[in-house]
Amino acid sequence: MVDSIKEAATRILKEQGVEGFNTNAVAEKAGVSIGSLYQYFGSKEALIAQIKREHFSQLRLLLKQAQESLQTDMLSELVDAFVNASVKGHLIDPDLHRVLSRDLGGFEIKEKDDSDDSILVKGKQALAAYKNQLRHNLDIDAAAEIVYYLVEKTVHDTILNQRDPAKQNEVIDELKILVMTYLSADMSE
Amino acid sequence: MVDSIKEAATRILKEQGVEGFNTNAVAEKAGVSIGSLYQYFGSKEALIAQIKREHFSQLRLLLKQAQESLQTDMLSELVDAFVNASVKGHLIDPDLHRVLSRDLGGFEIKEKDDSDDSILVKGKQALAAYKNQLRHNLDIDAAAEIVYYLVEKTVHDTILNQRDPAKQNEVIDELKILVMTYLSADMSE
Amino acid sequence: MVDSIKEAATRILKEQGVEGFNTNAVAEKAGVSIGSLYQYFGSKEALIAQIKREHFSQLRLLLKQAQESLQTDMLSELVDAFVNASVKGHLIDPDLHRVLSRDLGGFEIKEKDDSDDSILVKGKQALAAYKNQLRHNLDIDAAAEIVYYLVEKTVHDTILNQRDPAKQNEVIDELKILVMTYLSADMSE
Amino acid sequence: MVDSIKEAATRILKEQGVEGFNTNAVAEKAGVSIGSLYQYFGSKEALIAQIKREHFSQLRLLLKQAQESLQTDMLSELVDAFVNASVKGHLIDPDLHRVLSRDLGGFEIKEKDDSDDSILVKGKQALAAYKNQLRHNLDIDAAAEIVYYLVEKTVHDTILNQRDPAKQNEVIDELKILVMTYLSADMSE
DNA sequence: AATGAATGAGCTTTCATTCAT
DNA sequence: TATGAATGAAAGCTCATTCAT
Repeated sequence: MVDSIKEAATRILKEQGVEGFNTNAVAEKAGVSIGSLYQYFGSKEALIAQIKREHFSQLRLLLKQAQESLQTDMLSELVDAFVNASVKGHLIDPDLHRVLSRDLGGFEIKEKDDSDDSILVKGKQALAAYKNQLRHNLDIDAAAEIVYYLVEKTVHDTILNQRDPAKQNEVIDELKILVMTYLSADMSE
Repeated sequence: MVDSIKEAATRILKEQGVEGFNTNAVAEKAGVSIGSLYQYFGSKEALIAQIKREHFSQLRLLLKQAQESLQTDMLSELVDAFVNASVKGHLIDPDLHRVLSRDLGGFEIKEKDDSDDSILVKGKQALAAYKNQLRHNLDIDAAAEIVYYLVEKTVHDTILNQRDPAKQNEVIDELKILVMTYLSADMSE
Repeated sequence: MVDSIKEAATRILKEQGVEGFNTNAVAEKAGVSIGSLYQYFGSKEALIAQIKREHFSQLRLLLKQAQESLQTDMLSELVDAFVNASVKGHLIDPDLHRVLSRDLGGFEIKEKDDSDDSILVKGKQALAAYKNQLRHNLDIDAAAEIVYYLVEKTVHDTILNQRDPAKQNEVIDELKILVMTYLSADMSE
Repeated sequence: MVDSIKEAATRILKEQGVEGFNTNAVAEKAGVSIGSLYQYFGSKEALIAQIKREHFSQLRLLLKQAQESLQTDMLSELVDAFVNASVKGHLIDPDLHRVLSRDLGGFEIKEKDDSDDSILVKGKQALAAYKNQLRHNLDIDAAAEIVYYLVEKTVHDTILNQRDPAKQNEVIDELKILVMTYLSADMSE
């Protein structure tokens, strides 16, 4: 029952956006009474927040796995793995991702930041391990941060707005180059 | 009258977000009857779209002016001018910008893409003019595109979410380096 | 329109009590849209409070008029006038009075107390004017207060619960005697 | 089980009033399933009525006991005992009493009147036994009735609304005098 | 007997939009 | 043109009650 509600809610979210999302419609589509919906999700907001939470959990899990499973001493492979994981994450459910990222000022979930942070912390550690391949005057913490958001934003835009898969790959490849260039190029020479 | 409506709508949008935005409130704040509002703006959506259109027009104008007024043959100055123009654009009205960028799935405006494109086209031309300073294996069109979104996203996030001005400048400076590195560094060596 | 809403609300209140009272029913009975009801009365509570306020205003007006129009130096006539005014007040609309007095813990109206007080203050002054006919050891302020509530409660119960008019008059007459006895009898002898 | 339901219902009634009273909350607070609640109490109304019935039973029991245990030929002691019993009754559970007396138009209990009557009948008999101490022109039946309601209302108001115990006693004492004056004073002289 | 998940009628309130003046 | 009273669809949520287990 909880699952059928979340499924229906997800579909409506994808098809109608937050504007078209209402608890009565969700209950009906789930074949469940409105009362049951409120038994499991205390409010409309709670339902959306739950879906958002779970979606972003999956996304973060991919990033974490990519970092953890990496056995290499090549910086370029770290960058590759990270970008690929981000792409994979945005392909889980692009339509849902679009809605959840776009319209939801009011449905913030607290855990997100924490997990973002934990991802970032691990990212900084990972990056530090490749210190000798990094541009020597690079501020590793700042760089990790800027790369994190840069990859997220670019992948997001590309996957969600660029329909042509060939062009998608092109941008993704260019993005990897950009990140590598930024991290490793030595501008002091 | 049209102006007072737009002014009131803008203020409510900034203060209450789209959730708190309703035509009756706008009309009242504008000191205008609700009937008159509907005489000039056929629907709630039309009113928001108009405000969105005008705001982004200003932003694009700044980018265009930056490009046109530039009299230099240094790539770094082009990058500087472009990033600075973007920052300036996000500072026109950050609160409004936040709302207009975030919550408005339902209020898409068609012209935006066109104008984005025209900016992009001009950007590609501008970039091409500095060909000799660019990385020789650079795909200029793809690069222009990636830089355009990269700058937009990074500036957006920094201006709207980073309250500390010192940190803002830091990120903006790092961004310029990143872009320059990407466009000009020669990785073949 | 405001009047038709109040009228419908009053009828429903009398016929169904607060339990059966709902804004949709009121709007329908008034032949008015639910939106209009909320234009004039910000909430269900506000509507009930307004009806309560007006009803008790009438009641208090009767008491005030009885006091003011009295031209006599007989204590018994003061008592008579006061009790009669209270009876008259409870006969304005007994069914409405029953509902408004009974179920409305949540719909308190602030003015009521003030006016109750002003009635009491005038009552104390009025009583003081008959000092020579009062029991000499009587605490006039306390007596006014106790008589005020005593009359109110007894009249209330009698008018609302005693269907037989003959018995009603009997109790009312007995009440006047009781009050007179209390105010004037000299127990020191 | 029945007891734990009634206990929980009583607490909720006192703490939240009838507005906050709902069967699900009662069942949960009682640590009992909602189904069981409906096994023992056919409806929400039945549950409240039962609580009301039992509370007023206790109150009436006190009055009855006061009458029955009285061994005196002094009218003033009868009055004393009756008023004291009423006060005691209102002190059983003032908060519950307030709610049960105030908001419950829809939850009338038929037995109440009967028992009220039986109290009244006994009261009239008791009063008749003191005939020689009563005002000679007193209509005993009417007097018993008026005194019964008068005491009930005054005690009720005093106990529930007057927080200052000293003032409470003052009013209670004044009430006894009032009743005695009314019953015994001879106005024909 | 006891459970409690499930139901759904029903209630309050909002707000985009219309239209007679 | 301008007004704003009036509309009513639509949405969020509650809670008394049922019934399969």
